[in-house]
Amino acid sequence: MKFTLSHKAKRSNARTGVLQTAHGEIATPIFMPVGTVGSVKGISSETLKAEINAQIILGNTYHLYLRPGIDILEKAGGLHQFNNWSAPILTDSGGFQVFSLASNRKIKEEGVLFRSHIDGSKHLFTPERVMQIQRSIGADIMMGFDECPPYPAERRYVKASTARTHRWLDRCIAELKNSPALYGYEQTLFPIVQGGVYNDLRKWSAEEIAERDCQGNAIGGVSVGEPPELMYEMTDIACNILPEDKPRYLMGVGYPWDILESIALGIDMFDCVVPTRNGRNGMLFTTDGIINIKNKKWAEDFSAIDHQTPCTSSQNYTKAYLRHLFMAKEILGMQLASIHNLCFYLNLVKQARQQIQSDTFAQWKDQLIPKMKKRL
RNA sequence: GUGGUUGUAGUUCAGCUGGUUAGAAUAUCAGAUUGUGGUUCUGAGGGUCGUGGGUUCGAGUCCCAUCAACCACC
Repeated sequence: MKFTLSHKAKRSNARTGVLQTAHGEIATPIFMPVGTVGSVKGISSETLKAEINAQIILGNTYHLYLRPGIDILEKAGGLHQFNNWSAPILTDSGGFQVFSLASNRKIKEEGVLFRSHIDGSKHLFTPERVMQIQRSIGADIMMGFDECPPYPAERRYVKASTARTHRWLDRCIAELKNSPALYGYEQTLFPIVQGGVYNDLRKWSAEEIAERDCQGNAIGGVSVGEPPELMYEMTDIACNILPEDKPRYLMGVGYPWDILESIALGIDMFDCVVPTRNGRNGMLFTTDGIINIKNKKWAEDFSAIDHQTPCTSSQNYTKAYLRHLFMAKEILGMQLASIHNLCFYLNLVKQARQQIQSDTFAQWKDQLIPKMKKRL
């Protein structure tokens, strides 16, 4: 994997770059659609590529391990073959599930004992096992196995948890060296900065992570319920320490304005369930603001979903029709809303790249954000 | 025409031998959602109990009439 910075903004830490992987190049900053179980819910790989112009998607180690299972993924020849996605894939390690499935797991030094949310069976996830699973999945970018502490959490707990995440990282790195790539192409490990919302712990974690000198770095443990200002503050601390010549990935973020603000802090990669999950529930992001398509006011609005988002779903279907689909609970409604939101996100980061290149990013961002936050 | 059954929220229905402010589901309206267990979660509005009389301290509930729908028989 190779990362090349192409332009640095003058009035912020924003930058553009190109990330080269075994499955193709990614222009950064980039947003990565989330396909937890190997599918971006409701959207085919063809649509993701041709209409949405997605360059890389996510999978989830924990979810794919439980279903369909590692043996099937290996027999398929890896996730790229299995789900017909030939561009890059990044897999989350399952660390977030330590947080989101908190009632179903027990954390130990060795690893995390999960109870399957599907059938209640017990599974021990160790750093080593998580690396092996991500090898089997065939992810281009594999995430280190971490613990994502909740918010709020006591300093003492976050400190111990973060130290354990660092120890787990060393085990991930060692395991990666010992295990060959199954499918003949390079797979890269990204470690994850933790530290909760404590400035000194964040700084310490970022320094620890930077020292490991991996090919890219991630910031985790944010967007777990903390106020946005704290999220930006933690992101800023980490960005100032993580090496400039390596891609920085802010995990689980965010709303469109979060993405622009974080780009300004020096983030290159994002993933978030918001465009798809909220889209399935009728929330649309547009250039003019936020639409709840289920609201009655759209019933007779025969204008396009969003003229300014350059995708056929946004331009060829009306708000009134989309509302009808939602009220009738038609599958197509969730699909169109998801496609539109992802197009909006991918177009947003594309515009951000252009604005950075032309040194107009900061003012563009500041005038766009209030517009995007408005509720229509 | 005769006999019977049923009329309660937009809809489908609960509501005991009469007893505080008539409930549920669903629909409607509106919020929420940040490394996805989820077509999810939260909240709000919505009723002259078919209509009109009567009995009673008190009627969705009992009585009479009437209207409507359905069923059976002429």
